[in-house]
Amino acid sequence: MRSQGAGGPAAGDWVGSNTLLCYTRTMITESEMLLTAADAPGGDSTLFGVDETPGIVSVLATYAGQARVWRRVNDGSTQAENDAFNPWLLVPDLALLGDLPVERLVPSDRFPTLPHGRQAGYRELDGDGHYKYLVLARNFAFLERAILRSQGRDRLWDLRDHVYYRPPVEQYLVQTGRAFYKGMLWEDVRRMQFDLETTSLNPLDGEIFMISMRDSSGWERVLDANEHGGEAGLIGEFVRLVGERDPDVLEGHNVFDFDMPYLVARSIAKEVHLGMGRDDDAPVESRDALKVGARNQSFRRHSVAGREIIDTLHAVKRRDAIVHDIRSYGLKSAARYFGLASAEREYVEGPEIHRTWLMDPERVRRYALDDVREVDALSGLLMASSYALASMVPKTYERIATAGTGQGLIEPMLVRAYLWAGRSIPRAGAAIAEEKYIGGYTRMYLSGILSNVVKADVASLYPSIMLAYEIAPRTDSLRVFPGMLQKLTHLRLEHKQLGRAQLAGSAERVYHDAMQGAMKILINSFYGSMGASFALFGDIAAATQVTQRGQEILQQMMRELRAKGMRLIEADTDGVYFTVPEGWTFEDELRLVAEVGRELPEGITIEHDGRYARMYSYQEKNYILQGYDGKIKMVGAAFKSSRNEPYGEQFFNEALPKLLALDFAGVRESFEQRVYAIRSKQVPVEDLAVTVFLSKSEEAYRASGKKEEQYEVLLAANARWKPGDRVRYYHAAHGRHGYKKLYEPGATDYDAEYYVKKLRETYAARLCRAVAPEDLNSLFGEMRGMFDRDPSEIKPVVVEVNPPE
DNA sequence: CTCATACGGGG
DNA sequence: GTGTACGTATGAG
Repeated sequence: MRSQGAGGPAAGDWVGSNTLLCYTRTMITESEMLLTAADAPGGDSTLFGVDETPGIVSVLATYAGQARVWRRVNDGSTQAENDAFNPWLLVPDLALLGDLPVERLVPSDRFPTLPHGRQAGYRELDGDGHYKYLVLARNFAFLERAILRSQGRDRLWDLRDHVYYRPPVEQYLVQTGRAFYKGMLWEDVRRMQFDLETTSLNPLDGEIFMISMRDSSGWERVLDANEHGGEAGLIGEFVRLVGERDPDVLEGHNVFDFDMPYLVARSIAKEVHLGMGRDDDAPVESRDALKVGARNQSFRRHSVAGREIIDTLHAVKRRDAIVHDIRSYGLKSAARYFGLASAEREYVEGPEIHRTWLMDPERVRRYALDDVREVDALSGLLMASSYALASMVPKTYERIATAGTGQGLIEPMLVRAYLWAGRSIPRAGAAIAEEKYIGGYTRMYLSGILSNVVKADVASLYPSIMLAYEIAPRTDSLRVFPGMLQKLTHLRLEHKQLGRAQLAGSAERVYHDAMQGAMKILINSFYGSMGASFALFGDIAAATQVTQRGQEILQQMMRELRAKGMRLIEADTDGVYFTVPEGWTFEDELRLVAEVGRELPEGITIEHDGRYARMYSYQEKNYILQGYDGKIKMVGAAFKSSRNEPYGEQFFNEALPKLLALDFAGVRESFEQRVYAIRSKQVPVEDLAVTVFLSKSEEAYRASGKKEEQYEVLLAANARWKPGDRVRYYHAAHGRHGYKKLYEPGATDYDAEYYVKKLRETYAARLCRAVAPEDLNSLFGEMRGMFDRDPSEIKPVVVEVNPPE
């Protein structure tokens, strides 16, 4: 472990691990206090918290004010320390506490603490924010009970405009000013990847027969049930190795929805203690929400004491919310997408894994090991910025990995800064005006196939506007918002430079890259925290001011581009795709972008963000790009059907390069070949069948009185099932309409016409914007009529779908 | 046409 | 956050 930054107080600087942290710093004046919180020169306490205790790798805290902190210490071991803190909450009025005796606490420059022997106390906060009182107690339950009793309510949630509080771990981190991973490089964090191989997807009728494990030190192991006296011994050995390798982080792909629940279910069935935690405790399940872009997905989190659990599936989904071109979130396809799959990677189809193990266990061992290696690689690529965020935001690493940006990251940091400055905090929605919220500007101008395409965008559009025009929530009385934004922008540049000076792949380079990535995330999060009506520092008017400026800047950029003869294809919030004249070089494009940039307001910079040989513009936010290296990128949901039968995807892969090369005869040929392959039954039924999840039991389904395809298929086949099973079936030919039939390997009685129709109407139809409607029949028609052009003579069309204003 | 329902990912 | 998403596909009526 290396130490970064100047030596602040280390663990030894505070006394008593069972009392509250008592620093021996001298008092400073009120004005210096504001400086400390909002503008600390060099100290950056608003970004990192005031406490620099190094090596924290996990924290557990309870509403009863007990914290358990796991720290990496100098000899490389990990120590658990018990700590006590005072759970706290914020209220606008002490009357909410009813008859609970609370004592006024002496003001100090630190987060207040309860004097010895007191049950509850408060500190009055400065300024005219809504939450004027910070109330502390030995036990959160004292406060909760007193408030609910005086207000006649059942849940604190019902009083959310009157009581503000955070989960216990965050209360602890805010109160102590601590954060994770101080002084630790990414490589100092011990990450363990694991993956189960099971006989079925459902732990009720399946077993674990293999577990692959590896950790960030390069250690690797594959456990086989046969070598450990069966499943119980296998799980036992897994648990033993987790304890022995003692990782800080457990990682897996879809761990929360597969590996963890499966392990829990099997360990219960086999009566094995699943002591995966650092206190030998079993995983605990809770409901949580994964933030993906602006949306929430609910999931069942599993947690163990002393270790963080990370799901790389979540990380991949969150990345796709930014890039929109990840075809599938599965481990194998994500690894290929990011270029992380090795050439020697072993592949085994899911349903084949168990059978393969029986005949060729070595192959499954290789496969399982490749899985955890890919999880490690994905984590290295996608999680390092969250690790760096964890050293700034008062939250656990595993929660940062699923948190949103505004309320998830910025709000806890602002609350920490305000409370440490003794400042009152606004209420959610305090600055929400009646006016309508305006979003970013999006418009598609041209559809069809275009050549010589360039994407230019404004670098950090919204944060640049906030800095250039000094826009912040009006409720931010401490001006922490612009202060943090400025500091982050500055520090990010510094980390970028420091990183570039390091050897590629070195631990220091990874560290600086992670820091700059984390800072980029924070910088881009400030806008979001203003735009949310339910965020403490939300200010719709300020957010609207930002987007309005953003629209103006984008419009100005587009005017300049058009004035220079460029054709606009599509604009989205902070960037625009356009065509440049045939024969232009990269340098010509850079020059153009620089020229346009000079016309834009001070503080706004535009960047060349990509160049493409061809673009097929289909719908707003849905397009296909082909690089000068021939590589194809499909962006948007329109090219990603949820029931992607393999044959449709294969058609896309074959026909799209031809389409972009304007080889319409080739497109026709691909289509005809695929139609022929379907009709002559050369397409294997695996490529046509769908697999459907069964959630209802046979009784529940019969009782529902409704008809659902997947259950009807099973009933017709006289098959039994349980909730959690999957059924695979296809559309079989029978009379005029055909019917759904249970999948059998090698079946050829599928309804060819059904699949031909689908190929035409759901896959081929996505290519329609490339040609005139009257040419569609010669591309994908059943037979060419006498008026239809020969496909080789089709001319591509570009349609102006919106006039540029 | 509209309405209802299910998918994603893991073996 | 107790905000079970979202956009898409399919079949029934």
